[in-house]
Amino acid sequence: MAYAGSGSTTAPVSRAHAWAGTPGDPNELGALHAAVIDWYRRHARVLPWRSADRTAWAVMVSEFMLQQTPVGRVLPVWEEWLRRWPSPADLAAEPSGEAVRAWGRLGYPRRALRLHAAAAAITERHGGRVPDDEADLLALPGVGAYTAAAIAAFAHGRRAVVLDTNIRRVFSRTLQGQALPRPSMTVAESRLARALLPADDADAAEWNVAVMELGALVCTARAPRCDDCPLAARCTWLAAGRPAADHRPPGQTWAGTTRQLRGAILAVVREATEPVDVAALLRTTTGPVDGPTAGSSGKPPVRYRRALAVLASLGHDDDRVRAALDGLAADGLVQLEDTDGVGARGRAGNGVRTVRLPD
DNA sequence: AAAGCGTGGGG
DNA sequence: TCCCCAAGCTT
Repeated sequence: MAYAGSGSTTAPVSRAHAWAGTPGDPNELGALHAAVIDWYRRHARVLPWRSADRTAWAVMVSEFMLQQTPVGRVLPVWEEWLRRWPSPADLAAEPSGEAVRAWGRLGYPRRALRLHAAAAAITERHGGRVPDDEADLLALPGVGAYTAAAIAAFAHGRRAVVLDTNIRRVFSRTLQGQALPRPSMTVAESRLARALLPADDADAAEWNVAVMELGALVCTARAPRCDDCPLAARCTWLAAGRPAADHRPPGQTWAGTTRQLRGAILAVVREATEPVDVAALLRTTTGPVDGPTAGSSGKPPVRYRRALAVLASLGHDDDRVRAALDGLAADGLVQLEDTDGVGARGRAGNGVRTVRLPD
């Protein structure tokens, strides 16, 4: 049944568990639900993993890809994955290296590896069907509290406490008057989210996706569009004059880091059809390693050349490159091999000469 | 439990 | 330009 805003579909909030800003009045809680869900029904983006004929697997793939990666970049890769691997068993039947290659430049490629491993686990332990139980989901590689709840809710329509960065931010502002949630999630937040969750399965699922969408489109981190917000009238943060955050997110360094080096190495190896000579990675200033050519120009794509430039600046340090290769190999993202292809696999010893994606 | 892990677009 | 950040997970 669709949410009717009757108030009877909402969970009563125990006074003992009331959190600062939590609506203690069931009518107010119902009004909150109605405001957000009504907004969602009018403004939600049309996304393929929300279509009526989506599969649970399709939702699961989207959730993995959307971990720290914007929707716009996920869309084309998601389409390709689902076309190529319509079920978990289809993916599990391929080498993990194919998952890494098909992941393209979405970032955090270990997610591809974990999704591949999760597909194998689903094929083995769950008869090829994506579990609907949160505990079962949580046991899968790459599935944490958020992803387990999201799959249970969005793929299976279950009532689950979905708490991502968007939802945390909306609650933080609306209910607590804080510009941003704390860096790490608190038990209190989890309790709050549970208290706000509609009692009915379908209502809860729609509430979750609606609040998330509000956070993604309106209640954004940088420049929130409060003029367009259905919660503006009841937002504690807006009423307080939108005070600045009292803390600053850590902020990640990038230039010159191992991460950048790993990314550059992977960019080269991902595009290579043959094993890449490690020695070539160490002398990219003088000669580009084997790589893709863009169309008729005969020149490698810009992105690829950028990776080569990174290698040129960091790759002169043999020890660093080998350390990065070791890290990638330890993560299962690449395989290191002797030139003759025998022995030394997974070890960057003296005999190691080539690197490629795993079998 | 803080830190590591990619990438590219927007303010 | 540079900085921030985008549906987190793992160790």
